Amino acid sequence: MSALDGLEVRRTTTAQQLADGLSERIMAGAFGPGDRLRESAIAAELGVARNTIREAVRILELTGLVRYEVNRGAVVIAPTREKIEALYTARERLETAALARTPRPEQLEAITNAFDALVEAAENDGSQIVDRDLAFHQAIVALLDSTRLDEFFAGLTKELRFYLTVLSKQETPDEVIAEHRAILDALRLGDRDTAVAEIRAHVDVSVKRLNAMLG
Amino acid sequence: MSALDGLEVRRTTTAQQLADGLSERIMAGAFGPGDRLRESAIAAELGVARNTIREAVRILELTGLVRYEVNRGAVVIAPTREKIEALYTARERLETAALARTPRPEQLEAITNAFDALVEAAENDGSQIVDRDLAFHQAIVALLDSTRLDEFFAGLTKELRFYLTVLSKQETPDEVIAEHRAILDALRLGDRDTAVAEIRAHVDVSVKRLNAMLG
DNA sequence: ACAGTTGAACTGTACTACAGTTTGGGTCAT
DNA sequence: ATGACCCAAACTGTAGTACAGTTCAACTGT
Repeated sequence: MSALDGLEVRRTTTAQQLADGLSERIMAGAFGPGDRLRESAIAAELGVARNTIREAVRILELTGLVRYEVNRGAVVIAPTREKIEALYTARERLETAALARTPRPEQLEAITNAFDALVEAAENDGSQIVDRDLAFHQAIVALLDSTRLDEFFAGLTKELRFYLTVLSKQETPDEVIAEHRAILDALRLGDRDTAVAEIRAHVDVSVKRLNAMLG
Repeated sequence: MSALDGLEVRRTTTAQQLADGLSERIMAGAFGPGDRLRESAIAAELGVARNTIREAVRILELTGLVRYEVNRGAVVIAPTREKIEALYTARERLETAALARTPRPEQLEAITNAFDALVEAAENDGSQIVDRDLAFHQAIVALLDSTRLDEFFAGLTKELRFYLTVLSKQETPDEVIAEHRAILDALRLGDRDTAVAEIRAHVDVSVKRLNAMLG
């Protein structure tokens, strides 16, 4: 710990700040899926130039929350059955691969902590359940020891987090905890096959629940 | 097959075309790693406005070939030991996971075809070896049946392809073919453990070769 | 009901401008 | 020479204006 820890010059651009801010708003549901981000309106409201907004939105595109359509500008992504299934398939493959590995002690501890945090959220602050849930799975993927895959998974998570918000999916604490405990227990016992089976079941249930919400 | 298959209006923007063009040039080595993409120069040379170039470069950023540094603009990514190792680690995890699955007949055929194409390139057109090599591995990852992972892997491949270019790595046809044949044979025989071991060895050798080139 | 027309709103692109930052020399003292 | 310091040129980040082409929804006539 240096005496200068945390000291950092404000090295960021207006466009980057705008991108961050917009990302937050979109994640919070201020823009619904399929909504267009109208440049002039946003520029005027925030008191910046239109090209700056344009750049901010291009940065946003990096995170996958919006995509560009020619002559229509930036559009907030919308969940479809196919997209959600593709998302969960990727998750399932990664988590399955992760569980095939032998956890190091500190990794097992990280997963355990994530689980405890999830339980705590379920008991006290329901609004945090989804985030804790996703953090638990991120900890599982971390077993792969690959920063690139961690980042990729974080991207999937961000997208999924958004879908869950706009579909206003409410998780029922008891079920969620039971499912995750099963995974953790199997992992602790070194029972890979069971852990993998539990993940598969977990993903399967999730995607079915979401599909049902899409009508 | 509809009667209108392949018919598509030319729906693209100037910025997108510029991004594609720049990507090509960078991949071809016109800009070396660490080089800055100077906006005014490019804009003047191509006869477009600077903000259009800026947008093109932001699009380029999506593919990971360049990254932005504040007040320095877009910089072509440079290979480092850490980056290359992270890249290969991700590859190894994905391909290992893929080989753990049972290939469907058409998947096995696709992999076989990719291998044949690689052999053909090794015998006739050496310049295509790297591309065919990477295509072979892409076919393996396709075993995972996940479009999202396919796309992610394609991104890794693009990045790696660039590193190989700038490091002007030349592959020795015989070794390359032998290594890949070992993987394919194991896969055909349904011998997963051997296939996985071969992939690991293959990746290990590759990353060591590259590390050596980085000094 | 429906095809066609029209106009407002918006995107894609160009051009200009300027403050702040980086950079590659020079200069100067050591 | 070496290093500290300074300066001007080059460049980025951002603002602002302009306009052609596209989209979209409302209006019109049939």
